[in-house]
Amino acid sequence: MKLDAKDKELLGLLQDNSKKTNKELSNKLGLSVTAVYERIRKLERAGVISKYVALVKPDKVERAFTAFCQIKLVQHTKGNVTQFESQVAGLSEVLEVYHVSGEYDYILKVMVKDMEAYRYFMVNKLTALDHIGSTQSTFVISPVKNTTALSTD
Amino acid sequence: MKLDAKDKELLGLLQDNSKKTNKELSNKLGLSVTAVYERIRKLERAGVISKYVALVKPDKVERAFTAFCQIKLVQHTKGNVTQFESQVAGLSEVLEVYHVSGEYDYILKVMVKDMEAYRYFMVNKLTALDHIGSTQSTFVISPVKNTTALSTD
DNA sequence: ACTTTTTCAGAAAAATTTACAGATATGAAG
DNA sequence: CTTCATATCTGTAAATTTTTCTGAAAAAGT
Repeated sequence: MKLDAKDKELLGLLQDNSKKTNKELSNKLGLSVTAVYERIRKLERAGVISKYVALVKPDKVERAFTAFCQIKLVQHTKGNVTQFESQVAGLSEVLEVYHVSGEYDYILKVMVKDMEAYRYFMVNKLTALDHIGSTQSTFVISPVKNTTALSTD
Repeated sequence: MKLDAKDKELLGLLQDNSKKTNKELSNKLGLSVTAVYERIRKLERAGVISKYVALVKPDKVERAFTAFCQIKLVQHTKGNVTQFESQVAGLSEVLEVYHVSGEYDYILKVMVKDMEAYRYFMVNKLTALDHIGSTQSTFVISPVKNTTALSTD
């Protein structure tokens, strides 16, 4: 799908606040309400907009502690990889999992209540998984920037 | 603010799809439409829900290439830190920035079109910033899991 | 220049959100 | 255990928004 300037502006606005009404959007874009409506529908149908979500403040739900956990597998058979990925994706503390290049095989973004909860997570959840070789944890001292909005330039 | 079981269920539903109507939510929760409405308002006012956003598929806007970039500063004066954080937060390719423990000072999540665009970003944007000592890049081979939803257990 | 297709605007209908009034539950204090 | 105060709930009605519909304007292709 080809995006014109209005589509991109619309995506920028909706990535920042998806609760804006079509009327508000129509004012900012200089289009009618219906034109905005149709464009949004098209972006949704084309899969450009994948979903709409509410974002929750981590400290309000006891998830203010963030760590990045790098993992090496013992052996990279197809079965091992598939099984590990499926298991780790099932852990609610793990928000993001990436198979990566470099010394380690995976990077995980983990959010829990505090360091004690992280220790518990490592001991009882993560290292309980199969095929894990070694791990290395990096702790977030302070989040500087955290956005879900992709630039559309 | 104290969250009861219904609040937590509501947060789970809205973190998965914020476009659900209050009527749909009221069915799932076994509450009236107004009760759902009031609970959501309260969660918003208390700051538990920070914002509502549209999520965009990276490959649809030429941002399918993800890298983690670790950075060391040359010297950690307060001025340097503040200036670097402000500058790096201003880069649209950089979705997340964390001040972290360990060998490196910062971890960045960077999303661009491809490796060529990443090279361009590193040479012309990132290393153009002040106070950067060394960097190390880790490339995402495949994203395994990526959610914005925090567990409310 | 003509046709086809896409995009747009405005009005009307449908659905949803929001405000309101009163009932029910919950918790603290006597 | 009762009473008061506070919270939360339900159902209705009003306000707002979304969605549909019709036709005009613009854009693209032949």
